[in-house]
Amino acid sequence: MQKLLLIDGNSIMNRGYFALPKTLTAGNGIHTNAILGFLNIFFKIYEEEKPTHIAVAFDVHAPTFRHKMYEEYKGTRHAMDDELREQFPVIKEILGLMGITCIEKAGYEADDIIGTLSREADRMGINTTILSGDRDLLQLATETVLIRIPKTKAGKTTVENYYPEDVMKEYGVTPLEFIEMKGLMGDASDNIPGVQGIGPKTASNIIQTYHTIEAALADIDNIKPDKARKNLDEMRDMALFSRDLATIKLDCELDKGVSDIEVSESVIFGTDVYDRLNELELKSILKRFDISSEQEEQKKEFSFNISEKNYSDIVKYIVDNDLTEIGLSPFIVDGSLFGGCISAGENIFLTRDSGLSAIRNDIPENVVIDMLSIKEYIDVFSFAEDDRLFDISLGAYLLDPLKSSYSYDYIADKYLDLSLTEEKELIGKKEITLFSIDDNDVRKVLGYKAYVALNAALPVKKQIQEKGMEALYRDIEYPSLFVLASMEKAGIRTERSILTEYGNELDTRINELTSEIYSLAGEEFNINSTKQLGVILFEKMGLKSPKKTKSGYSTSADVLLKLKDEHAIIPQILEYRQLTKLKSTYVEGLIQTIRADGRIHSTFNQTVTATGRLSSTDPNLQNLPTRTALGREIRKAFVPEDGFVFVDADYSQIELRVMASLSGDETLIRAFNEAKDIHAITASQVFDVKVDQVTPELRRKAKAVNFGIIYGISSFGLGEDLGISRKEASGYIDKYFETYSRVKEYLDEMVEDAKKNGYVKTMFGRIRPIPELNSSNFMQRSFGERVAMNSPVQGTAADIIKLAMIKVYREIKERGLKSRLILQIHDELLIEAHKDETEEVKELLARCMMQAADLAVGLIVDVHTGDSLYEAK
DNA sequence: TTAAGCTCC
DNA sequence: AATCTGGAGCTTAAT
Repeated sequence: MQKLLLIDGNSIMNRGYFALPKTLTAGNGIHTNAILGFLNIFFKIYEEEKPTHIAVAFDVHAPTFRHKMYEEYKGTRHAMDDELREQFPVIKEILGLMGITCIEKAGYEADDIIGTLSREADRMGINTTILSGDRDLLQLATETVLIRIPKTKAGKTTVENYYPEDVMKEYGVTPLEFIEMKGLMGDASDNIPGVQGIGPKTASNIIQTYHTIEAALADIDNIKPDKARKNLDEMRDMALFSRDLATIKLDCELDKGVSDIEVSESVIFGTDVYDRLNELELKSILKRFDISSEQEEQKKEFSFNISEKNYSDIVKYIVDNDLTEIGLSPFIVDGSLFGGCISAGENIFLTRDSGLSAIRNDIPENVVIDMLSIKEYIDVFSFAEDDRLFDISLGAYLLDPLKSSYSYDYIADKYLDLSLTEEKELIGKKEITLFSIDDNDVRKVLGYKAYVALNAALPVKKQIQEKGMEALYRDIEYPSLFVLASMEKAGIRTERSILTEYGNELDTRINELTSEIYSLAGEEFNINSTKQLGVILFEKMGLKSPKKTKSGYSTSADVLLKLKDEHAIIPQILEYRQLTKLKSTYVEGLIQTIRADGRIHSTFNQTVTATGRLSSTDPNLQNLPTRTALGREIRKAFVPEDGFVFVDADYSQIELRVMASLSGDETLIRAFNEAKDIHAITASQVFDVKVDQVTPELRRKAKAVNFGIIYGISSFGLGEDLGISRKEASGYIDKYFETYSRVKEYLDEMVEDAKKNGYVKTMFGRIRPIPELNSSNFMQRSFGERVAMNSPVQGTAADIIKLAMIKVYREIKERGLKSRLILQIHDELLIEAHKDETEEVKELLARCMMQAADLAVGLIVDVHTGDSLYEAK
């Protein structure tokens, strides 16, 4: 079947030009971003539709004369960038090579050419797809003409499709009425003036009622609102003229017709096209060509012999050969060790002797043991901090913290260029047990692990040194591992009865809410289902949905909050959400994780975050509710052991203090050194009032700005946050940067650095790569810039608290105290302190935290004690 | 498994 | 032309 594709060349090139970075150039310096953008969307649509006929229409940029009134507005059209203009001849050349017709004609716009061809195709019984970034073309939609408009959303290109019914759905008017609407509302980007004071909403209302401008004018006295009526009445000619401007011609005289623009797949994907794209270095497009000459590089296959040996003979071998380094891969089942593989020089030995657990004592002290994820094995090997160990996973994390796992496969691939058939593929679901060790495939996997542990250690250590992260590894990351292991082992006592009792109270209220919501909605539905809830709220109950998600209406809390006065059901839903969250995540979730010792032992992950922070899982104890009174109740279930008390300490504004210090901004530093309330003093400086004149409202705004600055916020985001206009928010940010000008410079420097190096660093040398800065996607790149501003601050704060934890841990150990560190929540540490040691621990904890780092501003710590987590904050 | 929503710093 | 606050984890519904 024949099928026509018509492309609005200017609009698609334009879109590519703005969406992709200008840094995209071919070797000879010519910009290629618009070309790349054009071709990407072209091939996407081509693959989807497989059109038999294609034409690309371009505007002619010579002066065009359409109407004398037009001349008056033409002046506002801005000149095209040179970097974009130079790409037009090239794309036309490429299209020529592809055998695709480009059409441009003086006196006609691309729209007119497209309109004309689409109608010709219709007469020929051929279906048409029109590809454009411009909504003007929606007027061309018919049952046989589909308008497709590419959109970039969340970094992904999606295409919106419009048949007449879709236009109707979105604008409430038919495609032809869409022209009438344009006549009223105008279109700034197309220099169509329209009628002042009539926007999309009013225009849509009027046209939905009258269908044409003439009909509206005939009943002018009944047009609402007043302003629209008055302006429309005074600007009748302008409305009609604007409509003419907006009307796409369907009767252009063209040199070519539909039958002249047939294409051939083999020409589109021809070798000369390939060669030209190759010259332009548009590699990503070449992948679509079968011609691709690149060969998959082959990884070395790994094979070796593994021998089983008595544990004592392995130890003897290490000693006799004066080895200084071995790789160790333990076999653990149900938490206990039953053997392991050791790579010793060229050899790999397997032993099933659990005596291996004493290996640190059995081999000479100077022999370094290389392992992955040491924290998981501390107990079975009774490792101590000063044992000679090297943790390859931690090293690999420091070198590239963005990876999702630091497993053997990842390490082997990255540091040894070695790829064993994936573990899963090789041994499938076979468990590594005492018995399965005799299976050859299992042995191969085990040997491979020990091999990787030994052989990856060298390159990892070397790279850590090269990147200046030796001290970071030695003084922060490695010691942290032992602190975390001890925290995990200690756990936190949790009273099941308090949780269940609390859960019952929640249930009572949840049941009430459920029936109230059903009754307000007039039917029963699953309140937890956003999809069902969306239908109920926005279709059945007719509330206006202010925001949409990919798959429907947004029902998030911030959306519902805006609607809370619209209907009584909204506050009920919000409360329902809060309560069910508490019940399922915090009551039921936590109860399941209480171990036989009555304590919850969370896992503190050290290689998860991009910035160096810790994370907590199974369960996450770093997000226990604290904001609302009801949620905070959960914390009553966390209590110290009998005879103990909680001592909790948190840093005051650590990230802002870090930013003050890193930027060296004297005003901000002085603010911290002089004032207790940084948000108030910021308000006073930014809004230019005396400190004692700062209203709670001003303080709130300053606080939002303070946080926003750290996160790399935009005026839009801040405006949203504070419920003010973008312009106003932008004013606050400007004032902030005027007040703290070094902060502005510092943040700019970080973005510059990141662009230059591809990463940013914390005060202690921790690296955060930012690959997004090279993305072809605007949104991704903007994200990269925000990350560049935030990561050094967040990461330095993370480094500091790790240093504090290490100090605290060591000092408790040195003094032989019974107290122990049990939780870290980013800027907060919790110690379960023996009652006899309370005062000592309070002093110790505060001091270690304050002295963890030497900043240009003091580190302030607030200490609390209590008989539950609830009381200790 | 993913998306949406909520919890925390 | 399109977007708009950094870093996490857990639960539910829907696919």
